[in-house]
Amino acid sequence: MAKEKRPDGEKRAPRSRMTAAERREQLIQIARHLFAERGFDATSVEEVAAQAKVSKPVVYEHFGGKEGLYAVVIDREVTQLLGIMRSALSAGTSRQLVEQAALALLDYIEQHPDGFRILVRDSPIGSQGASFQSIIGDTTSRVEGILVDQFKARGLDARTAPMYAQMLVGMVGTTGQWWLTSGRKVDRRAVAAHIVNLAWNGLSGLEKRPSLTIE
Amino acid sequence: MAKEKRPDGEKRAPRSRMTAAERREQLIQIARHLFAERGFDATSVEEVAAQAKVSKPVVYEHFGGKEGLYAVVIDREVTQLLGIMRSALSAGTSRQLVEQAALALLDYIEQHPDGFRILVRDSPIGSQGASFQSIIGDTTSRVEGILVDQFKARGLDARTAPMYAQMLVGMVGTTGQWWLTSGRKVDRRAVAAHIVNLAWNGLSGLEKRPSLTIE
DNA sequence: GCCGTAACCTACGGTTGCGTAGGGAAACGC
DNA sequence: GCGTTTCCCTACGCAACCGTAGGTTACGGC
Repeated sequence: MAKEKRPDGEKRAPRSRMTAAERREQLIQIARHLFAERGFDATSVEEVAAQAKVSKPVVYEHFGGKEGLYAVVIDREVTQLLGIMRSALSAGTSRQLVEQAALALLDYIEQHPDGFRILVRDSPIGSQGASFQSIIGDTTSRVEGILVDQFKARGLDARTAPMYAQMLVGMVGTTGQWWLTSGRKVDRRAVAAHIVNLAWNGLSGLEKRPSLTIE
Repeated sequence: MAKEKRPDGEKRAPRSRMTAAERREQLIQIARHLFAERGFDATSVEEVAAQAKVSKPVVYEHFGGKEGLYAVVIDREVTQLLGIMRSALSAGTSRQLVEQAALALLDYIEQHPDGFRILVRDSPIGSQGASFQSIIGDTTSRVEGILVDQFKARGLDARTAPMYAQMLVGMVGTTGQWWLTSGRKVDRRAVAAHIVNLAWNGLSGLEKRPSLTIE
């Protein structure tokens, strides 16, 4: 039986000899950063271990291997982003949904830049990358559902809804990527406002000073 | 001096022993296909050689190495797509420009699916992938220039033009990707029409039966 | 102060894949 | 035929990394 060591009251040694849970957490952080920067293939287990000032077998002890480590990192991010997007798309007028979704993604990007980079890169582990595709897929499905209702109510062809869902998700996603890459200089809400401006009004009807209606 | 062998009138042996130029071309085709499917890292020189029924040193003779081969493949695609996008964005009303750009990209995708996949994947060779980023960059700059003019004429803040350029390019690009991935079941012009519908009219003013004004 | 256990280490085997050395054989000119 | 060029091959060196075997050291309980 593994007795929980140092569960609460602690005396942290300056370095080394961490609890299993602590070490595990540290390795995940380091791995996330490296995977984000270099991608799956170009990241070596030894490098992760080195940055943790630890030797390779430690990593194997915790995660069974490189893929195990990667899987844990991915799983956390997928769960998070998926939850965020789901709740952003759960209620509101259609205009509000667009605003909420854009804001939610930008928020996630701001708080988890490494995670987002990994998800976007999405190195396929088996045959096809299931992680980001699954988020995109899930999110797109939700958007699709929303659009189908709207389309029906407005007399548009509901069969084309998937395509529009794809366009919206793609637009928001890549804009988020651009925003991240360009150093997040522009204000988050401003970016969201412009996204909504284009998505909602189109090029022909862009507002001069777009603003969000929520928050 | 290399005398041009078999420049025109030929007798093709059923297999092997090609001209240098022929072999080179064949290797490029094969490499493009493999790079598109597996990406840069996961593609081995030996595999390229094997598919050409040739041994590894032949590849090195022609391209100096894996990166050399990759560079040639990339360069061709970049040149092509860049030319296409440039001419699509060279003249017309702003509405026409959107239509032309969307159609042009979809056309390229249809005719060079492998090339597009590679460009999208864009495995960075040195530090940062310069190839696709350079196309995106170039295209986005052009779109940007067009938008700046439009924005000024319509009293919008020209400083936000880059952001809108990014959104448009991202939207068209990812929709193209989706279209490619989903087997290109929908008609090319129909996809373009819907892209334009969203980009031009926005969600609030979608047309019921969108159509293109050109070609 | 001793013992068990949890955390960690050094060292190695094995695979993969890049790039090269040096030689062989088909095609072409004469 | 016979040399020369051109195209192609087998065989190897070498480095990077994954994953594992087996031993070592700190820490906490008693």
